[in-house]
Amino acid sequence: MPTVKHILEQRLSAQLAAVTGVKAQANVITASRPEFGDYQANGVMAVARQQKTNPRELAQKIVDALLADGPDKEGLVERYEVAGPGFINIFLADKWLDTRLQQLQVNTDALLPDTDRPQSIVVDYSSPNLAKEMHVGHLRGTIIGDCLARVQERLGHHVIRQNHVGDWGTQFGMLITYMQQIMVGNNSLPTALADLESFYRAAKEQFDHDPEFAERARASVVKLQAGAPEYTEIWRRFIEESLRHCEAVYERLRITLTRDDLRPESFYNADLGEIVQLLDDRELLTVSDGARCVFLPEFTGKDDNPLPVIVQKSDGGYLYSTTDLAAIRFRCGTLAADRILYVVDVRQSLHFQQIFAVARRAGLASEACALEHISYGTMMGTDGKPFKTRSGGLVKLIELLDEAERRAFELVTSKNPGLEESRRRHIGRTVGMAAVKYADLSKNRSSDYVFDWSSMLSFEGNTAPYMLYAYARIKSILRKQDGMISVEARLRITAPEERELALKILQFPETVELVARECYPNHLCSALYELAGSFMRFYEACPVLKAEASVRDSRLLLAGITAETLRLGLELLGIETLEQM
RNA sequence: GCGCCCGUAGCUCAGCUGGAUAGAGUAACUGGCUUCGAACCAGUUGGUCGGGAGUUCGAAUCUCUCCGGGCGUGCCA
Repeated sequence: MPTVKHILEQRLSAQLAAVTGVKAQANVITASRPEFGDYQANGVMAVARQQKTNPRELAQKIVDALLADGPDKEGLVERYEVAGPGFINIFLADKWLDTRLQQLQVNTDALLPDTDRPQSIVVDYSSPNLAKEMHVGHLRGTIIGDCLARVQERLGHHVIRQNHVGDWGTQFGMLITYMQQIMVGNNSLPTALADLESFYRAAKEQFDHDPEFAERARASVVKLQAGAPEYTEIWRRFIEESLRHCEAVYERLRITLTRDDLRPESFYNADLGEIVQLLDDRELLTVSDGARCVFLPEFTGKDDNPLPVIVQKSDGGYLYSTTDLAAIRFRCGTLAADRILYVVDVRQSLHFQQIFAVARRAGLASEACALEHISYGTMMGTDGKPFKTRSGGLVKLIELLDEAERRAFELVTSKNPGLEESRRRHIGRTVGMAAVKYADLSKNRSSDYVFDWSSMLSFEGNTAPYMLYAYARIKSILRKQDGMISVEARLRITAPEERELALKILQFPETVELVARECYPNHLCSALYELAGSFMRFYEACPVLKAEASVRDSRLLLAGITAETLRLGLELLGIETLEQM
């Protein structure tokens, strides 16, 4: 089903074109204030200026044309109003809202916008470095990427998740060498790796202070990359242990990544030489200071000097640019992607601009495949500076999750002491994870933000528990109504609070569409927050169970659809709902 | 040096392609639980949208400039 906005945009744009003779957007948006109706068209004024006519008169002509077109067969619009300098304010008919909601009752798929053509969409996200444990800085990419993957998937696209984990960098030589030492000492490997962070630190410590060790470490990298079995075997064990750390985090956060989605850097190892060769064949390669580079005229660095994409170092080693080019080829070719979303920190935007440009130039990515860097801002420490490994200020992700669960459990215990402990544990887990995820998703992804325990672990106001609470309240009502509702229950809006709520539900698909297109999950968060807020006001103002039978039935239906919308929206965010909390 | 991003209420942040009187949360204060769950609702206080100029019917949004901050900028990823 097309969204309300679509219908209106189409209808008004058509009349705008018919009246003025030019093709233009009516530019329909949700009304900025209630007195301006439900939607407003802003596009008339721009056209009027173009045509040097009076915008109000033009707006009136369009309204007249809309009305002259005969009665609104669908009964969607109650009335149009010309206002201000030339706005057209649109008031929807209550009856139409009634029937549309009634349809949603039987077909909740209409809560999602239509998808014209299903695409294959690759979503590259999370991609932690396996040498270290995940810290709070890894939260954003993982959560945002997972949300976007869920959204695209629910819209019917073929989503291919790619977890491009770092398992092939130079530091693995150091880690392998350190592991070999431990195993000679006959120490238990899993114990040593239980805390990856201190394992890494210990290895780094020795690397920095023991030249003989450092020498062996460097030799190990070469052996590993050459495929020496005794090195690849120990490397595999290390990777396996590290993955367990990641998976523990994924499971708790309900991240949908699985082993099948792993496409580590090492996966592309065998392709790297080929990529360089291919660039050479296309005459894109230049040797500069011994390194093999691609220079593109649109990228310049200091003093307007051309800026290279280095694909092979002077010592013969490959770089992440090379790997990324191999990955693009794989995704566009083998995976046949129509669209690739790279959910990666904003600091890599120049890197991706270059990689995308080289990939196009070299024919590794066809023009038909959209390449998008879905960048997100840096998470800062409380000092206002980006987290740095060596600053020591980072919090392990697992510690944040533990703390969130602990606080949520305490809260549910104080609010609802009668519940048995296993229930409270489950609620604590769900609420804790929901709060952490929502705190991140609700912010505009492109802005940097300061990591702060209290906002991350807040359970009041514009937080996930607010939505969960609204949902639980509805479920509580629905449990109590048991058997009251009649089979011929009809939905009918009377109170203003009902209307506001109904409209928010009907606008939900418009938001999902926006999120799928622009990849900003915070829009979904605010839509859900407004929806939950509308429900809370409805709840205060409109008694359900105590209302007269037909009103009660109508309100039960409305509450039920609200719950379905909340559940769907939270699911798209990757947040699990609770019947009780 | 050059490029990109940011500066909005005490604090944390929204503001989708330029739209009408810039919004939430939080903090502070006030009112509301014998009535469907008070993790809630209603209200008050709080703003030269960093400064200035320009574009136009209209600018937090676009352009220029200045101030302040962040990031990036050939062999790490």
